Amino acid sequence: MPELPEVETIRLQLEKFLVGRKIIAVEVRSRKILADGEKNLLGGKIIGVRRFGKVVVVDFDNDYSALIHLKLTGQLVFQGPNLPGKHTHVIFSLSGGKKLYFNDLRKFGWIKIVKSDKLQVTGFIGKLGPEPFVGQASSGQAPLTLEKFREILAKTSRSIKIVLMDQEKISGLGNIYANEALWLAEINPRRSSQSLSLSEQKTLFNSILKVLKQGLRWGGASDQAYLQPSGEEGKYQEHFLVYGRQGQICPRCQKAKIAKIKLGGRGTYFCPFCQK
DNA sequence: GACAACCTGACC
DNA sequence: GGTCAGGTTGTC
Repeated sequence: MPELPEVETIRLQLEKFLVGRKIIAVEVRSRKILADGEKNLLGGKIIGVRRFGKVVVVDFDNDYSALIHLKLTGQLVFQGPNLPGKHTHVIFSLSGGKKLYFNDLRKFGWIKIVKSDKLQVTGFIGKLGPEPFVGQASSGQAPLTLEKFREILAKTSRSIKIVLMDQEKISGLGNIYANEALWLAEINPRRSSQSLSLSEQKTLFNSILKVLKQGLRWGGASDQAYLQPSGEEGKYQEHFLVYGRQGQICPRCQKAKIAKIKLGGRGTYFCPFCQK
């Protein structure tokens, strides 16, 4: 799923929906998704919803937090057709008669219940790199500065797209936004990270911020399973300029068709003419 | 680095 | 039947 703009869209809606409510019951239909610990949430009141890269963190007043990763096809919804459905794996019953559903077609996602004070020193979240965003008061991650970005890129000869998607280097970017940002910056995704000039580093940094803001503005990209918690689809997929457009003329230079290759096992789209 | 694995469904 | 899919991890 869900890359930073999708998860931030989810966070914003969940914050409004969840804060102030108590957990009445948790029904776990799949232990693959939520192994244990949900009893610690019973009676707890939700005091905030944060995001670390692509992870949603729901904080409770009893010092526990729920970490949620949606991977490719996870959904956190409180509205929508056919709830619960075939792919509903966890149901949170809340005060006020409301419910929150965790759906995941491919079952790659997970929910972990941890002590709030252990959040940043254990497991997945502790390894995340800074994230490229501005003005995100409720993000838990440190903001990525241009200086830090340049430092990260200079340290490795791996291809630039692989580096952008490495959550331990930079958190939040996934396949769609990495492709879009590189296209916008006119940089070939196969280029060695450390080969970028200062001006290319700056352009790429700004392009990343730009595509993430666009994604957020359109409520994320509902290309496959992604839904907002309200049950609505995001609209950013209607604004892709390179992702999924193989064979179509480049919308910028109009001189070549968008190519598709594999890089790090992921579909990679670029214009062979204007992405140098 | 490339690849398979984790899963299910859509599409060719 | 084969390939592909907003992610991450582990194995050559």
